[in-house]
Amino acid sequence: MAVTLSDVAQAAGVHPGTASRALNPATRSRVSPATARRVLAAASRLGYLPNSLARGLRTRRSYTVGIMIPDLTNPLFPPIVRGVDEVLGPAGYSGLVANTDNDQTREELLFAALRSRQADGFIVATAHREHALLDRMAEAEVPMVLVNRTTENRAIPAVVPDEAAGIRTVVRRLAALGHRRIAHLAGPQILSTGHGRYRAYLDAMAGQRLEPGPVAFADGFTEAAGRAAGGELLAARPRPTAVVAGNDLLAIGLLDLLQEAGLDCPGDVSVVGFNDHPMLARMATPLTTVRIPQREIGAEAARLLLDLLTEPGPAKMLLLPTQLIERASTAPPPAR
Amino acid sequence: MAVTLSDVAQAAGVHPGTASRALNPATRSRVSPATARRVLAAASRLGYLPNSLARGLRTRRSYTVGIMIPDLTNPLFPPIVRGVDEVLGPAGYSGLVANTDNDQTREELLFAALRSRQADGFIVATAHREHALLDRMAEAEVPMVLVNRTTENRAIPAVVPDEAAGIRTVVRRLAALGHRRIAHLAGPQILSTGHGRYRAYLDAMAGQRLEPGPVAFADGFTEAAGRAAGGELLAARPRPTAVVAGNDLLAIGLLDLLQEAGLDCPGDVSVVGFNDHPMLARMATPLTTVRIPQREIGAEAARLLLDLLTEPGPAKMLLLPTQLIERASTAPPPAR
DNA sequence: ACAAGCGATGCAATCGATTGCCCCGACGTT
DNA sequence: AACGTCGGGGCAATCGATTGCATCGCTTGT
Repeated sequence: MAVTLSDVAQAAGVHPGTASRALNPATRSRVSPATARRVLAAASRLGYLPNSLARGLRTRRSYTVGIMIPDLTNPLFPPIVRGVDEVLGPAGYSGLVANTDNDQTREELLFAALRSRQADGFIVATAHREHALLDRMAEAEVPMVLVNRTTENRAIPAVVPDEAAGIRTVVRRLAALGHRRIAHLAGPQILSTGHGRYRAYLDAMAGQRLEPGPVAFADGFTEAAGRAAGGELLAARPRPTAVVAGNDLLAIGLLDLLQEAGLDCPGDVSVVGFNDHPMLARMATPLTTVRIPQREIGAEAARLLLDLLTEPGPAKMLLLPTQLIERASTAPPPAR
Repeated sequence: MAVTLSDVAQAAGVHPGTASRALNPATRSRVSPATARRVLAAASRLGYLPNSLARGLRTRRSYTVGIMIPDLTNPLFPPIVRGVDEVLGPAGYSGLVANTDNDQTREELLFAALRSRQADGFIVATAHREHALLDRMAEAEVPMVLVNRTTENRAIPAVVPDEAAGIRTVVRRLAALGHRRIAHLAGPQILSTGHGRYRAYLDAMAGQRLEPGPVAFADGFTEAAGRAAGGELLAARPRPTAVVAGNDLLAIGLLDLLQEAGLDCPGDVSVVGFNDHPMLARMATPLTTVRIPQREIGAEAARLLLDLLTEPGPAKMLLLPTQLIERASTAPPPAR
């Protein structure tokens, strides 16, 4: 049915081994230019496509990498995946996307499936700060790079946004607008993102010589969790005049709460998100947020992984710059 | 390094062939229960993971399917991909996602890469009404299923939303609200979605005994295209009191235009989208739209493909029901 | 003119799992 | 007691590409 290397070799009148060398640019110098030309011509005439399975079996390289994410329908991830793909593709690799749904059992299963498929390495967006599976993988020297989130285990390379800088910019800006009571609606502390932004908030407040305002901890990066935890912030007296949220969805949950309480954003309370979710610009109150370079995060992670696959090196950690996007949800505090 | 079948066989004291049969549920009956137990035990003790490349090479099945989409960062596609994955995963298949960026050359390249990886079949979301590549693939009897869009070539199975029914519901609803001059902001006519919705609009207007209002054709399913083509509709006299857009992004482009022209939606003009883009509910003017069952489209397509892989059959076409989601962008026409 | 050297190519093993074929031994039948 | 049957399992070929090693013939140096 399909055209094989032997077919090409036969058509060119050479041995399959010779055809193989002629077809591979790296070994092409080992055959005479005339032969190479004949083989190449035969290959394109027959429409030869190498069988990656056979090649992978022999070379112990599948040219496949596993991409572990919580959920593809979360708009945070598609741009990251595309960034990965943009770098991997031209290098001859394909990415296999696996959705864990934040389920540990599922993650183990998917990981096993990808190992079975001989994935050469992994891009992982599902890290928790403590992550037994990832520790084991690191121990086994499985090539991988974390994206967006890290673990406490610094032996694993990672590419993440510079959250500290992002939050610092936000707090500085709010302070410049005149805010003094700046609260934090924190994300889950088991994630580096939730924890890192919380720490960054504390540092940034200290940097502005401001008393850290009330802090509430949401148990997920969702609107519902934002609503659930946000009430605590609005109930504080004196009420904070600004809230730095752990991400956009938490901020949106808080916005709902504000509306229900008859409070105006930004008139009564300024709100800032994180990530720059695509819907933000078109919302009723366009949300001020911190944009992270999703595509670049994916692309850089892929580059790091390719390096790792070529020659194992020490674990690097890359911090990518963020950008404050000011929209309509921030303004000076109300006059008292 | 890795545990192979031979290792397992040796540990269980049997021949690799026997171990293979014991491990495969379909052939397990060919070995004695006692042997099967020993092999299974050895396999799990050693943490054996079959090498899919080796298996695929021998069985001529990679258990991989290619998923061709225009762009993963378009929110229309992630839910479809997940739907595909939900069905494919449990069946032992993995999906390889390829982004064509609507580039024909790129599509050919990606398709070749996937063939080289021995993909067993394809889920294709990039169809044009006339599509030479897909015709060739159909000719070559490559197993595939189209999603969301179809070609004119009915020899290719497809799973698409029931656009005719969706548009009919919209037009009927607008008519019930009292609209008579209902315009259509049509999408690209080279796509089945653009063309199908346009035809459906004409039919639905006829069904309501209404004169088809002005129609403008956008050259892409984007905000910019909506802005570019929408002006024509608003310039028509008498001005239409409602516009059925080919999709949500076209509708949003039109909304921008309305605002710039000092017209109110829904006060002066009602607007309806299509697809139920996730940002819609939270927009300044929440958009009325037709929701399509994205996940189900993906899931059904995957089921169809699995059937096709088991035994090639005739090309089926599946129409999935849509749902009208009424929000704030539709209201009775202004009194004149 | 001959040996050493080298470039070009052929040969065959190999990667790991699957599977058609054959063999062996136990059991049942007459 | 002899023979047929059948379940269980070993053997080896096979999938298609890669690659270390062998080989062959020609060039080059002396």
